[in-house]
Amino acid sequence: MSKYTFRSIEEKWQKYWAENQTFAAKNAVDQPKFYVLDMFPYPSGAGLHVGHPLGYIASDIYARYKRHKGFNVLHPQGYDSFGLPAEQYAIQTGQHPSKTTRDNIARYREQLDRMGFSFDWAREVRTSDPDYYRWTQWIFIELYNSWYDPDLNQARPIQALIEIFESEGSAGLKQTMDALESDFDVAQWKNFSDLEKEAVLSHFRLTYLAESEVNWCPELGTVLANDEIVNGVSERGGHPVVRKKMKQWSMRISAYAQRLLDGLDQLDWPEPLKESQRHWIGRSSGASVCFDVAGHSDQIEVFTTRPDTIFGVSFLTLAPEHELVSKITTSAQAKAVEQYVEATAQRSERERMADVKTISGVFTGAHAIHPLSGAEIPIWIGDYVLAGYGTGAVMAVPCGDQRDFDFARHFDLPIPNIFQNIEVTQEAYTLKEPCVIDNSEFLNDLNYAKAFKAAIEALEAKGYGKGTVNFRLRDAVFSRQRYWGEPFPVYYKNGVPRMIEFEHLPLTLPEVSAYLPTEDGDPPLGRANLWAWDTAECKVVSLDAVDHQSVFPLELNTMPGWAGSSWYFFRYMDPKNQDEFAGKEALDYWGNVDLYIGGSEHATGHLLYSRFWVKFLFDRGFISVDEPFNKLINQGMILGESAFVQRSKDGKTLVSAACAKDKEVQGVHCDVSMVSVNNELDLEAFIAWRPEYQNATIIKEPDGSFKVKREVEKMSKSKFNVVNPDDICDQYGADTLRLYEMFLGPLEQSKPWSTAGITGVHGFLKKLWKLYHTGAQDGFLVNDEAPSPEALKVLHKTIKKVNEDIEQFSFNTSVSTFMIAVNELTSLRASQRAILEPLIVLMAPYAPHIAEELWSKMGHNSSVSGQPYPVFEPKYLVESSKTYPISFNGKTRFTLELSLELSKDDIEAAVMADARTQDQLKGRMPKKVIVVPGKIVNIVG
RNA sequence: GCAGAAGUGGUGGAAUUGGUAGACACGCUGGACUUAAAAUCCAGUGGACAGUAAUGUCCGUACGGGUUCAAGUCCCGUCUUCUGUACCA
Repeated sequence: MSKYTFRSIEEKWQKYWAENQTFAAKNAVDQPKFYVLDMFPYPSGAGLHVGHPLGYIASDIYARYKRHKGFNVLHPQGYDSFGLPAEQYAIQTGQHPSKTTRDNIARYREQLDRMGFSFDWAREVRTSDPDYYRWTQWIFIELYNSWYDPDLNQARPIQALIEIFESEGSAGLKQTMDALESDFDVAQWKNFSDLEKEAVLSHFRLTYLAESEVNWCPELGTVLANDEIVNGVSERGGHPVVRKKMKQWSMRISAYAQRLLDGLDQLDWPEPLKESQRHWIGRSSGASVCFDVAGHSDQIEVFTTRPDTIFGVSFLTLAPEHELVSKITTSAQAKAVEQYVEATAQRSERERMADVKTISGVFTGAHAIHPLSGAEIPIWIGDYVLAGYGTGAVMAVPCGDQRDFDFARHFDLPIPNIFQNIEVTQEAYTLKEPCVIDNSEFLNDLNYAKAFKAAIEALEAKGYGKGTVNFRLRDAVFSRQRYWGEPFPVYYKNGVPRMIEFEHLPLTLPEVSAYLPTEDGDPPLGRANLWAWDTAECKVVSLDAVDHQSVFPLELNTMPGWAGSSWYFFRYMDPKNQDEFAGKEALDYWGNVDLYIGGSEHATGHLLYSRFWVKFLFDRGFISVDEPFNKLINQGMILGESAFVQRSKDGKTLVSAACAKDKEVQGVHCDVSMVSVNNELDLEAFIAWRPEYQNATIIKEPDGSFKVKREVEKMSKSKFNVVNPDDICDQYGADTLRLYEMFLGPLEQSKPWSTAGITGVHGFLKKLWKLYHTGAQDGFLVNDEAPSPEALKVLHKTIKKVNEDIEQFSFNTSVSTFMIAVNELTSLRASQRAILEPLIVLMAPYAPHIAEELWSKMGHNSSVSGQPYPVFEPKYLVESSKTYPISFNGKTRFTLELSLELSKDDIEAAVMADARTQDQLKGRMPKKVIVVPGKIVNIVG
């Protein structure tokens, strides 16, 4: 009997696929397209562990399935090879990031190839490749040369805005939050200097240079975007983050807030993911209200979602960073205010968040005038007001907002009640309904909705406010004080940023003497010998040449990691194009990604930025789709099962897990490779690895074994619980790995990796192999006889189920379906071509190597890939009769064999005619007979 | 605090979307083959009770109620666990 030699089979077919370009996608053919994409990996130094391929296997199954279904499938892969970790790794190992990145990619590729993925490698992209980032730089320039027209609700060339200024000035423009300080007319515009004009335009450009409060991470030596900060510390490394004012490039994603929100409704994405984007965009409607400051010409603008409570305002609170703080503070309060502002500035974001319960603040001494009642109300400063949200100032309504209430209580400020019949002495009443307004002049006796409207109308009439919509979404900081990223195609002429003409791109990364940024944020590119732009020669020259008339300094920052990943899915469509980021024909043919698989951790980063860039490229007519990813699936994370050796506190005793119950012990990570499936530790190996336990006392189980404690954690090198897919491929083969990862459970669910059940899946493949070799000595026995009805039934049952499973992405159940099919066909001794050939095609997406081998043994000399998917024929499943359970009052009494051809009434009649029914009824008349055809008959007596 | 998802044997997980709960696999038990082990194959495996047995009856999908001839599935309440998010005015 021929043996299932998976190693040679897998090697053979991987080679075959590579040589024959089996999975090359064709551009613009007369065939329906399907684009299946994985979130491309970050080639880290650690290589892949078994968790990484989960999504790749799922997408590969789907891609292969779609090929069988007659689609022209684009299923590419590449590398997100710019960014912080690659650089950190380079700093640690003292090598050039381009070298470590290349090495890491080579390792990744080797691992990926072993798993038999059907990627079209001819289309590979790398974000750190100059041929690629040339186009990232191009998009940056296009963004710079565009503005968002709120009238047309789309991005347009900046030239159109300049023409408006030249012909009618600024007065006619609808403004957003980032308004101009004052309007200007045509004559004024013409008199502006270049610097002044640029200052005006920078309020409109979709990427702009601005002095802004940023999240500065001293440890990493760079600024971070909001989505790169988790719980007040950096996502990478967990370092503290402080706020700092710096001149930075920003992306005006806020211009797209409403469209990014609206677009979500059309997408087939998991609801939790959409929710988290909605929350991140954070639309809230309310009113902006202006308060005059007594004795000053300045106004304080606040945003509120509760204009209906405007008569409940008893003070204003400004964020400590608010620009008017120093201006309006009275001399008597100056010292206290200064101290308070200083103290808050020194606290890191994390401290501020950790300590939300402590109420702090200080009085400015100034007063504001209530726009409707005319009352004087004190202006306070408090750090519960965030500079980054709304206007950085709030109108405090202590009776209607708990934070305002707490602040008022703490500083003994008045808490006027404006709600009828509601007690607000203990806590604020924060509900909108049910409540009726009181003590509020013309708002009295109105409910929330009516008062909301009336208050806004009154404010608008007086010119002190208007109804507005506020978004939480901030513009994204786009500069990083880092080396390993895309250089900005920007030089500075008299302090004004200028774009390098496109034909001179890419602007490639220069060599530098050290990659590490300085702690106060001087970027590594400042160390480059050659980093100035010669506008005459159109090339990079030495900074020493800056005196020369045509030479100007280049931007020293680089772009963030998400720059390259925001558009890579388009480059796969036409990766070699030198004239465009992708050709129009390719873009129109492939459209957008039909199926995108990746982790949910990118909800507010990559997945939001990509949508922003795609909408921009759409507005400017470069592409014809305005959303990048139609359907998205978040694969769950595969967790590691860490192993802990229990030891006494002093480290002198090692205790086996089951004996450690009532002893005081602590767990020490040990490498999972030293632990067997039943949790038994290879003590010798452990002590060789950790010699400090050489002389430790060892307490074993009564049976002499030493057991470890297991715990589920994230898979990571530092937890010694990493399982390498290479090892699984060596031991069981890639097909087993693929099937097993799918078999583990639903794709979207997180689950721990356990090798325990893998033998079941491996055994199944052996059985499958055997099925095709029945009877013959060494050979393959497949005959051309007519298949039995039973075998046909098994086949078509399987076709139907597997088809349904794939379409619903429940790959785990189709693996079970295959197991059942093979078991049944084995016991039927089915060896007919008409059964076994379709079965191969059915299995090919899941276990492609063994499928190819069996397919070729069938006598075919082409790949099984793309062979027509077997068609389900219902006639093979039709049974001549079915056994119905007959139940009385819901309890099954007996079963009855009935023909399927019978109608509902016929079944009922047949049941009633049966002697056993009559016996059960004992002469009574049934109240009701319920018949569900094909399922059940219930008689209610 | 808010939002979302989930809770089924010893374990991972099925259940045609309201129709015979526990498919399939792991593990475990017993058996076959073997000097032995591994591998392989066969049988059993939710619980309780009755029976020599085939089998039968009852209880069972976190907990408490409800709708229905019929509920793991739908509705109400409670508890628990994950996963986001958090002074958002």
